[in-house]
Amino acid sequence: MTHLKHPAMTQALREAGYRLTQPRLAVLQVLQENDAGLSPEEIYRQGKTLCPTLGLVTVYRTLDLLAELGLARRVHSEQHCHSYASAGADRHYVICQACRRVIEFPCHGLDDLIAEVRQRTGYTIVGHLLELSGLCPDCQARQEM
Amino acid sequence: MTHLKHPAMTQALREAGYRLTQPRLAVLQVLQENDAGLSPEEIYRQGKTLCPTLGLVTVYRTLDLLAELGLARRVHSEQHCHSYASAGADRHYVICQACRRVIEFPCHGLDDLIAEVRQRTGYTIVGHLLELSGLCPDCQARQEM
DNA sequence: TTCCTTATTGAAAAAATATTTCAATACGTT
DNA sequence: AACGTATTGAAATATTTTTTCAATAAGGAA
Repeated sequence: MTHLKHPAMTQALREAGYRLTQPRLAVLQVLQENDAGLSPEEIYRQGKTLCPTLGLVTVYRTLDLLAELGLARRVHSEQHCHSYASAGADRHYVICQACRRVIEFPCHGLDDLIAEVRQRTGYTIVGHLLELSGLCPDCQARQEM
Repeated sequence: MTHLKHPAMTQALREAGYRLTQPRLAVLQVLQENDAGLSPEEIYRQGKTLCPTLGLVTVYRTLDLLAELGLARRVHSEQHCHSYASAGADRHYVICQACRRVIEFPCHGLDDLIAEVRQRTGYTIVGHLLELSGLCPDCQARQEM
């Protein structure tokens, strides 16, 4: 763990009164280095290269903590339910109901909707996940046979 | 299981070459009677009142099958990862990162975006899940203290 | 209807995933 | 450098999901 690329995050941890430990730094760094949502298991595996003593239990605990502080957020990928991503990592994808193929798409046009929700509910919105589901071209063709 | 309220679904099962069994009918009916996403466990519990011999294993298998046929879809509720809902049940909610409180909101303005995605990807879109995450008013206030 | 074939089922066992407990450790303050 | 305490990892436990397999029941044929 030579270079910290997340000074803002580490500071937020400190300011909330938590200690800045090697395991926590490792988890933070792994999240930062990955765009996609990662399962606790994957984070554990990658994290061990940064902090060899890291335990899976600590990964679970740290993810809970980071999510509570808004530094990470839970992402519901199709394979792994308890996946996490660095905060602010929005995701938009279509998943085929039949073959599970996933395609990401650029997302615009959500801003108005988000503004409206903020107004109606009073929530501050910091991230989103938009999962569309349907049938991919291949499976459409297959169904018509 | 006196009244079948899902003739279209049962027919789709038959047409795909699957048998129309009591356990499958029970799962279908439970899904139809509930708007929210249900965990396999809950479906199992409710399904037993319709088909007393129903087993949890069969619930898992049936959900897989229905999802593959597009008759049900997986819904990623925060508490239960493997939740399922009747097909076409869209969901829109904001979840507070700190206290996990969930509020649903009516969703409009997604149609344009969906049309664009259909055009770009060729996918037929039949449902969606939009999860916004942020901080609820209470937790915002608490953080400012 | 009754018989037959075979997909489907439920129970048990196994595997995978998540949580709790607790003594040992390491963070940050003094 | 030494101390108090939050944090850790390992083991044990609990929960959730998948696999295996003999018994059952769905649906076509007679």
